[in-house]
Amino acid sequence: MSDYLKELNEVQRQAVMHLDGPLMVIAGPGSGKTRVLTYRVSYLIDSGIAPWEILALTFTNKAAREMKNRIGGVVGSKANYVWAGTFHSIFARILRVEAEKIGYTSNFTIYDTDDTRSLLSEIIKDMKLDKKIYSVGNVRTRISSAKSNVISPLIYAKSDELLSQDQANNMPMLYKIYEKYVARCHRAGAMDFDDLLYQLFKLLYLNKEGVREKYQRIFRYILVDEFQDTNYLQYSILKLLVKYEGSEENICVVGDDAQSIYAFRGATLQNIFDFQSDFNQLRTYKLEQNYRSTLHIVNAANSVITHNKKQINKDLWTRQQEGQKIKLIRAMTDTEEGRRVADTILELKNRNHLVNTDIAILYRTNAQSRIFEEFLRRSNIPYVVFGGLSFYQRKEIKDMIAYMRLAVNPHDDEALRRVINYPKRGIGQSSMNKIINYANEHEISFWDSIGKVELGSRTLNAIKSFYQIIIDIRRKAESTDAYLTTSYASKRSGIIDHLKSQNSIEGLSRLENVNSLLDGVKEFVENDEEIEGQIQEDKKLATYLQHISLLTDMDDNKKTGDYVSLMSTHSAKGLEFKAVFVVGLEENMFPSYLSLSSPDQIEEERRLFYVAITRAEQYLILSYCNTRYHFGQIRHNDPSRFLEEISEDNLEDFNALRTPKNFPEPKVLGFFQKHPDTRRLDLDPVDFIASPSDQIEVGMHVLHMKFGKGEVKRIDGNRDKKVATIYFDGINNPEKRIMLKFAKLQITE
DNA sequence: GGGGGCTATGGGGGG
DNA sequence: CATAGCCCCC
Repeated sequence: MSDYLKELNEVQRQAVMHLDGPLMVIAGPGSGKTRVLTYRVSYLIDSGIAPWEILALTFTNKAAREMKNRIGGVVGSKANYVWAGTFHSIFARILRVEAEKIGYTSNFTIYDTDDTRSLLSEIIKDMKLDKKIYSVGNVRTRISSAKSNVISPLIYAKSDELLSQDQANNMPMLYKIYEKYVARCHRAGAMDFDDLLYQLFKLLYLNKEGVREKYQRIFRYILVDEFQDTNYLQYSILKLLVKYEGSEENICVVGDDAQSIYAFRGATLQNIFDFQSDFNQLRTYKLEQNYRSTLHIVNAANSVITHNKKQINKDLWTRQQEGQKIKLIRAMTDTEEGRRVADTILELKNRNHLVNTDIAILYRTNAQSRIFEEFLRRSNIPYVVFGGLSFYQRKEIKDMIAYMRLAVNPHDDEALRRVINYPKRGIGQSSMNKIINYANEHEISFWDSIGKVELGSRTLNAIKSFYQIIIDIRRKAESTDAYLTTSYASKRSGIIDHLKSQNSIEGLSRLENVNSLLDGVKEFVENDEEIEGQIQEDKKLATYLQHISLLTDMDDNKKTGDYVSLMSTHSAKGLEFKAVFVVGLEENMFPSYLSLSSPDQIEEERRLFYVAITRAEQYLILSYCNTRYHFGQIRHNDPSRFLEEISEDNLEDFNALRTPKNFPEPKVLGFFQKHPDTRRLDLDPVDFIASPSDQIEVGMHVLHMKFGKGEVKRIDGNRDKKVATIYFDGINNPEKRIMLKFAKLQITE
């Protein structure tokens, strides 16, 4: 027997060595699920199955990366040829190759949530619908959910059930918005996140040129991680790949119904039940031994989850020692909660010799991170917040990427909308509206429309220069690699100059971010970075864009070093820490107030709590407060119902040991508040006589009603378009750019 | 065309 | 409380 098989327990080994036919592994938290998955892939390869015949799907890049690394550890470089990656990235890769078969081209853009929102908002406006009723968020969710259930606009429009639901929600036109949205995405050569699944389904279902059989042949063995989080669409795709005449049905799904926490994006446990009936030859393995957590933690987790009615019977057990009891922090206010969590972290580090990376703070919503950040800073504890704005969501980075997206696919309407007038080149909203209207009338992209729509000569010149910028970047992209193209784009677009000209700290930090983007692209080009298990020979821009559009904040590999991790309970899934704080355990927070009205949603919140506490290996600390600021008001909440579901035997009442009086209020209050520039230099209007603007020249000293005394540093533009750069000392951000045509300035010398 | 300031609105989890 | 959208002024 190979060495790695000896590392497994009996059930794990059976699951790993089950070669042919369908199997389902129900794996409790900490039961060695990843080990089973990776060893199974290794075992398949050792048994003579070619690595490129194996498809292993995960939900996060992190999980995929870990799996690949661990397979690599067992079978070496062969691991690189396994199709291992997220549903989205693997499917995107297939779609690039097969795009023509579903009416796309291989250079299609991936629209992120912001792109989707901005497009929907335009459609809603264009249809003259009330945007309070048709809120972009609701509409987007509805459309996303339709796609996740394999409902095309056509089917949607014919479904009495969906139409009457929309009628009841006062949104009868939703089907029409959906139809327009799909048409607009197609016109722009764009797919949103749901499309990466939906279009792949379409591709396989339509089976043009036998493309379905092609992939059925390629993927002889399929493995799916976190199966409980798949939606109907994902399961439908899996069935198209493995359920066919003469199929060996080599599919292995791994999951845990108790950890299903993504119903809000369409995940359904029905898939687990359907799987059992869809595959007659199915063997099921249950991994119930927990290797991660101490007995107190395992007992607490078991006790909590029994309060759910809907679950597959499973008994999590451990051979680990009792360990420390679970601590409970009861705080009066959210501030006190933050302080005591920070203090407890210091204590854990001192008494139990934990390092920062051993520790995580988990909260229900990302907005809760702020207070903990504040107190960690005061205590000099380094930390990283995951799940906030990712690097690629920063404004300056999105601007850069928009130029590159346009170079790859000029019909990308959302990228064009974003940068046609950034940096400012005089193409304002009214011109843009003309472009949009023309494009919609003729059912062409904005790009095709800008050359045809009638505009004033000045705007036309601006558009010509924009057009040329894109063409130039495009040429560069065709002839060279992603790094040189990006570098060129940063200059040619005018973004670098624009940021430099801002002369502010903010502009400087944006400039730095653009530079880190360039570093990142350089790394991408130079390293033989593995993407989705394959070494990428293609260093072109299009490949790079696809790569980054599917990254999340959890994939930021620059976040290294010794820090405490702060993240939402959702992001924590699949991770483990020696010490875990689950904070904000109050009714209305955790469980969320949005879930209180539905028993099903409460059960999902409970599973989420179950996920949270099972992240802990040795120390679990739960905390809540009586009052907190929420939605700008002080609110009182009762302690979370989930706390009562833990047996007292596993709990240590932390409150008895620590009373608030040991923690005097810090003296520096409001230290982290921003200091807005509230000063105003209003002059007495009587003394002020504006000089004619055509008399103003470089070097003159002038007076401004609001900004006070200033010196004219520069004048750009001609005639009506003259813009003066004036340095007003005595105010924050002293450099102002003022349009002379409108400015009221008095020449003083 | 651009920017500042005011008002209204919504407020969860993620690829 | 944060942000988006709007209006008004320059």
